[in-house]
Amino acid sequence: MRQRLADQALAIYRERGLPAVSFRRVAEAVGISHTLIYRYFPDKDALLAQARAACFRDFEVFVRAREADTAGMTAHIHSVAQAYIDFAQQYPADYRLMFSTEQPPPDRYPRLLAARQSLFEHTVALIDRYVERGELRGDARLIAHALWINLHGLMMLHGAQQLVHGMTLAQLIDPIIDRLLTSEEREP
Amino acid sequence: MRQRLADQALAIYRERGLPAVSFRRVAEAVGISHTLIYRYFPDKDALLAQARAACFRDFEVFVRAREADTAGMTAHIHSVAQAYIDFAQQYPADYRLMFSTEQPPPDRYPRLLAARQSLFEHTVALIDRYVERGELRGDARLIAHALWINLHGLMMLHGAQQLVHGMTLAQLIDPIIDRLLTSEEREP
DNA sequence: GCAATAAATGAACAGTGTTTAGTATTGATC
DNA sequence: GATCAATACTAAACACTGTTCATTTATTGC
Repeated sequence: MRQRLADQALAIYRERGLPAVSFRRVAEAVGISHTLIYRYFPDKDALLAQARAACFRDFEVFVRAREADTAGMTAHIHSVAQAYIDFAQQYPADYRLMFSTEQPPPDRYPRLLAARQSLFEHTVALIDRYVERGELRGDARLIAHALWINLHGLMMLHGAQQLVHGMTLAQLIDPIIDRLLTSEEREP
Repeated sequence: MRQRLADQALAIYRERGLPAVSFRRVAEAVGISHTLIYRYFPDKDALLAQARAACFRDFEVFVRAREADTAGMTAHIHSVAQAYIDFAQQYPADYRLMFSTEQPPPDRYPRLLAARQSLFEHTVALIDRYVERGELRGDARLIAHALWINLHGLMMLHGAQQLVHGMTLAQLIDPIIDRLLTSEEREP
């Protein structure tokens, strides 16, 4: 039931934006009284946190399904980056919700924290594989950070319509990743 | 008067968060009736857009005041990056508001667009100076993009409390910038 | 002084998150 | 099967929101 409510909240958010996500609308769509939601969530923030967590889980499933881990390190990491970009473009509302700057401190919602962490740790693990094999130098966690930093920063500029014309997101991010993977020195 | 209203809205936002920014509260703080705001702004989004624009102007003043343009290219660009980080940490609310994912399409608010663009163009210009001098290879706009991408992505991960412990933001961003400035090939 | 215009207000509307009191409905025990 | 406690669920109400509109107050131009 918690999940049904969160799913419905996400559906409304996708179609009509954040202001339209109200307890009354969500409850009506699910077929219950709007005050009953308080049996499942302490407040609206908690409902949205659950929706966010669901987004992160979908995000991870999406990335895992698209990563090409049989064509070597470079192709592998590029495919993960491309999956990240594809998700953000295919599900812009989900992406906005996940990375909204107006959410309460995430440590109040362990499920959300866990879902996001799981996605990030997956990235760390896949990079660490190549570090352990000796194909990549540096700290896997730092490299994963750099990757996320660039991907999220790129999507933010893209969302703000501030990117130079005539270049695809892949054309912008690919050389950045290449630089990330080939530079010898990573620590100051 | 428009500015007074926007400033007051920002002040309330800083102290009490977005849900507390209501026409009634802003109007009371300024000393007018809440419906009078509609003489100056068509709706709440417009009021917030004006507040955002003010933030971007403050941001630019802040960065310009702190950039060290006499100590060579590397020091100069690092100082700009540090100013960016310092502003985001000193005025976290302003930063959240400026880069909120829940704002209406920015092209509806030319003043906001201009303020943000002015800040970005300043970054492009300062990089272009070194490109023209031959100290830096590549397209100034692309390099400025890469800089912003990294800075904003860093602050996002920082805000989400997802950064590795024991490292300052400068320790994370400095090597990234160094790589950005020293790599020979920037185009694919 | 007076009409016309602008500035400012108060009441009202539909909608919000949340609280509280109250009603069904279940499930276990006698 | 009847009784009772616990649970699921609801309706009413509260304080608040953005927005609209009719009305009043102030300020001009003559």
